[in-house]
Amino acid sequence: MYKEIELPLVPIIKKAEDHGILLDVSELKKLSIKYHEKLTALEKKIWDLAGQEFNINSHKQLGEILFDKLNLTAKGLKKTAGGARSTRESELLKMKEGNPIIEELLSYREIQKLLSTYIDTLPELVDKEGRLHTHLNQTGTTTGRMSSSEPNLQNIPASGDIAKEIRKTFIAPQGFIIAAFDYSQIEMRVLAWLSKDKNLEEIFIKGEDVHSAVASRVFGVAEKDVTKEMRRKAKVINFGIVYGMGVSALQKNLGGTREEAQQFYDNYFIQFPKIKEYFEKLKNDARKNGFVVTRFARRRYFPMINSKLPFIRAESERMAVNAVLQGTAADIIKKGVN
DNA sequence: GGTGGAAGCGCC
DNA sequence: AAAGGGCGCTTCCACC
Repeated sequence: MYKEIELPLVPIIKKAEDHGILLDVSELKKLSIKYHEKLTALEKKIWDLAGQEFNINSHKQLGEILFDKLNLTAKGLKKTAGGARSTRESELLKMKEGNPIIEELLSYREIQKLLSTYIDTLPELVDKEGRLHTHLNQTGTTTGRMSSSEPNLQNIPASGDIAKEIRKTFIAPQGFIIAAFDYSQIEMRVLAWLSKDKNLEEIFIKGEDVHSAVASRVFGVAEKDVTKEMRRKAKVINFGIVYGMGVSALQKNLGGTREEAQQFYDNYFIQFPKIKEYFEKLKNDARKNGFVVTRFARRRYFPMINSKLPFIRAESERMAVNAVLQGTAADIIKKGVN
């Protein structure tokens, strides 16, 4: 692991960091002006709807406005970990019918986030040549993935109109182009590889769209009869499986009843029986050894795996399953760079 | 003035 | 009560 995968990566990372990437700072300045104007307009609208001025960025003040002054409620509203009434997006959406302020708040949040994290911040981090030098952290994550900081270039917005405008400001100098190389569905492919599930292997060997193909199997319809909704649900469970999701989380993401979610979940493992077996094997490894290993022998320990508390145990089991899939994918990517 | 936790949210 | 993994950054706020 160390000698064959990590060590050879060191000079490559160093080179990439030193080289950096060119940023179109003047374009970012234009975006900044444009979106600060929008933000100011939204702020005014929100203050009007609230009947007073307040700091929209303050969760505390926003909660007082929404819950105490405007008396907004909805069924199933969540508290934060600290016990406060949550104002996060999923909860605001539940109150959407109650007041037009919600929609404005969601727009405000989106723009505020993109301005403060990217549009206004990236230009401060470029060198004299206009290039950005992120730190590529080789160690530090528990799974073996790399991370990026100052700035984090791994969470540049990817979808949405404003996101596209931001991505366009990453440019190549005259005479060069930017090329991107990426693995498609790497964690699902790793799952097929390691579990040796014939049905999942077949999907990738045939080069099918994995979400549509899984939908076709789980819903028992021909691939051409897979609806958008079926594909969406299959996508939710595919991602969820990689994260060790249970029935509750599945239901929350799919909507619908507990029974529907349970049936969907059961049916998934009937269609892909070796996946179920493989997950059981990994959990047993973790319980027996206190750690699991990736395909290339990266190790992660789970000190709480034999806890008496079922919830703590389940959490370690999810992490163990995910660590192998995510970690093996990380190994492959690092080998690819080498 | 600096620090660290909480909340929230961007990405894979 | 909560119940999907892994990150890093910004803001607010309490605290020293």
